[in-house]
Amino acid sequence: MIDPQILRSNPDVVRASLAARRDDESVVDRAIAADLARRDAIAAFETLRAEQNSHGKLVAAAPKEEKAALVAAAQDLAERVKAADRAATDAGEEFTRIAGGIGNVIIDGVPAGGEEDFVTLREVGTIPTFDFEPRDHLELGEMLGAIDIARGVKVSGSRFYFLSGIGARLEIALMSLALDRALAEGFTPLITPTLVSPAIMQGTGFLGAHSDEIYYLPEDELYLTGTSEVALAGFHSEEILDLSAGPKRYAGWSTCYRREAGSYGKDTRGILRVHQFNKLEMFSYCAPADAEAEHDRLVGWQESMLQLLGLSYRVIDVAAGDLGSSAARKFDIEAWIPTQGTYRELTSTSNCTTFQARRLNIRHRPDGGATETVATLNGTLATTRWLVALLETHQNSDGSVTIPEALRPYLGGLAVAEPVS
RNA sequence: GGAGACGUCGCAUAGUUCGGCCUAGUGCACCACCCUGCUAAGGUGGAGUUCCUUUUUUGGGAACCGUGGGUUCAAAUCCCACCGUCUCCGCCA
Repeated sequence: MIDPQILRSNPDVVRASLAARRDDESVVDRAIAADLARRDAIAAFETLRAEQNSHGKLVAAAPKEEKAALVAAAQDLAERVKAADRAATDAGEEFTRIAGGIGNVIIDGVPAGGEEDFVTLREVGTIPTFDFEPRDHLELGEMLGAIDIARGVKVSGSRFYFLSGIGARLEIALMSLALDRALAEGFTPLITPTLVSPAIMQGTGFLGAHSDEIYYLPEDELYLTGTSEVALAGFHSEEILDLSAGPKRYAGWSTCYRREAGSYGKDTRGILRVHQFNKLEMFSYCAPADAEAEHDRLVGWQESMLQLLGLSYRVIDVAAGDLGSSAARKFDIEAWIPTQGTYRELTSTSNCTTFQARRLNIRHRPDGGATETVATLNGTLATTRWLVALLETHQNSDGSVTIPEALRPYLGGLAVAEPVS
């Protein structure tokens, strides 16, 4: 939810943000009108209510013989109070409906435009070259006995898979490495619920334009989360946090579920785009003034993971139109995938400023003063998809894969994963 | 799944019988000040959240007693539904 204060005091900033997102700017005027109507309705109700309250005291104090007359006089007032209350509630809902459609105000410097309009901030690492024809991750995965698509499809349908043997071990190693890195930075680890209530799903902003991406269990009124961000954001909902010691950081370990609706025919080979995967997610609650610096810190930790794994990557500043409604800025890190000859997204880190926390009602109390909505940020530290880049980047001509040093301690010292005959 | 009890301003509790004297009392913890060599104790005062408002400052008003409805001139209090917690039983392990 956008800050109504910004809407009132600085509508042009909101308009510029909407323009950069290629969204309809006219919603700003409608939201401002709805905000005015809402405040008028509240004021009207409160005046009547105050009148009713003081009248109620008269009735209570009046001698018996006068009560009947006073009660009769109050009946009309009660009727008007009820109507005004309803009007105020309706006006409030109308404002929420309109303002709720406005995406977060982007941060200065975010490129305008759509998916193709990102800006590359930096490219890091040497793009790997091979003196043989490199195999793609699925071919390697099958040679190593690491990935079994056929049986995944047999059991659950398309875009499902088994990780087996070294594949399963690699994923656990990757997640464990990420967790240890997070712990070293002071993150609190959380294993999160992956089924959440509609209120939390709504609050985190996932029931908007992309709600068809989400699995829903109508019998139980629960959503399967596509990322632990949902549970991590809900973790402190309706709370006032103590941020005097700095940001509160959590590392959420969970399985993630995505319907991948509308991506038929896209990335159908291998495990690049699947319905279920595991992810270690960083989540940070911090003071709004610290949010941009925290965003850079999250990217830094992501980059250090990719460097440890010997992957070549680029960091991009995602364009406004591709941000999603909650994010004010988003950096993606894309790793080089040799057989595709291109970079593919491995991480995404968003600064949601106060947008998400306002809906979830998460605040803190700077310097013991008035409460202030916190900023929330999230970012990937490891996912199943990383195996794609890992296998392809470190493959050898015989189909074996060299394990990056950083992962070896988690694999009993294994240096090379060999094909199974 | 069945039966029962409960949900109050950070924590603990009073208030619900019988609606109005509840702008929710008390204790603990908290903050400021006072007092007494120090500490402990004691005294005085303060303190919740959200919203509205032409409050310059000191303001004014409204809402919030798990959530949402209802009855009523008036609801923490009465009625209904839902959510949650606890106890017992059943079921599963």
